[in-house]
Amino acid sequence: MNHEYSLGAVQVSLTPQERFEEYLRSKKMRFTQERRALVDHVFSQHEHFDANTLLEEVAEKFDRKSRPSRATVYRTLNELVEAGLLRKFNVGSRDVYEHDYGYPQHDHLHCKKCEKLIEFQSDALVELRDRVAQDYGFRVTGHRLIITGVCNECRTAKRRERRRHDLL
Amino acid sequence: MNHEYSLGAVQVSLTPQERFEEYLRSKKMRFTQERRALVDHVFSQHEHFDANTLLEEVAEKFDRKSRPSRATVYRTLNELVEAGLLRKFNVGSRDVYEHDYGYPQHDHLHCKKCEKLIEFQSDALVELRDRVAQDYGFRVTGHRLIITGVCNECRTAKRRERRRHDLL
DNA sequence: ATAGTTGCAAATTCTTTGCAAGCCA
DNA sequence: TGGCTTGCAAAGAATTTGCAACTAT
Repeated sequence: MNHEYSLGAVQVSLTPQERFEEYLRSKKMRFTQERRALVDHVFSQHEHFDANTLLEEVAEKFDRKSRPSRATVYRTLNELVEAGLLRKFNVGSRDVYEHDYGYPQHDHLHCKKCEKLIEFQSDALVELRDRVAQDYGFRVTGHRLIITGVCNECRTAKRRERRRHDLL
Repeated sequence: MNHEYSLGAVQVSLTPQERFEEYLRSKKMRFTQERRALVDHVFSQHEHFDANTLLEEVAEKFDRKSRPSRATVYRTLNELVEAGLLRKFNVGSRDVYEHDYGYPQHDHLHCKKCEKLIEFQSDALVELRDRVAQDYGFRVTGHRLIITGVCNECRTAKRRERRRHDLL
């Protein structure tokens, strides 16, 4: 896991691979080559991704013989979520996955121009969430906040463009 | 609109029907019987709903002759979102719709036991959101927060059940 | 050996679309 | 009347599943 983690990491005692193996064992499932290849690949980069992106990456990375099939990719993604290694959420019309195991709780800013997801952390938000929940006698297990809008780069790009237009 | 609105209403000058008519006119589209029937129905109750629920309600409320088709229901839902009358969001695996026009900004608690959605309003959240966005030079257009967990009723139901079990 | 897995293709689920007939401005 | 809409059925997109052939343990 020598990749850029904008929010730092959470101390965990097992690697994702080990953690997945443990999870599989506890469900009497097997740690097959396909599953190993997929956890390895998924945790070799930190970007958010969707099923289709992963399918394409897998198609490129592995040759026809050793490549996990579409069905296996979908089945494994479900297990990784179930195992708590990945989180799945919905942005716009896409279902995207991100690392959960070994990565701190956070939320997202979603730019609707470039589709980029920016992560941020806010303790105040968690406090607010717990306060609201308490008011409603609600037992919290989690939350998801997505702030939508336009990111800094897209704003300045737009501004530059407007300026150029005005000059003509 | 004489239905229970837990968060009160926002002052608007047009009824949803009128607002939709205006929107349609601005796009050179027509206010047909089907569209009228659908806005009327959708704004006659305040519950969150999904496309399928609406389809079933429509099937029950109208007879075969005057009932908008599946295609028209989907097409109209998209227009209602586009027009700003409805908002669509994703909870778990469902896409649900809720009133937007004439209804204040709010967020949700989602009970994963009974699937209920509880609305709440928090100015502090909006402030927090804007502060975070500012830190990132992000221009906010909106947000969506869903707090997941177990609602009060389901918690007490569970507790009652546990107690009964302990007594046996 | 044998219970769990895989790949394939077919099946699902949900939503959109092409087109001929119908309806609104 | 002319153009926008509708309903129908077919097409799509995304994901799941049944099953016979494999493969971990």
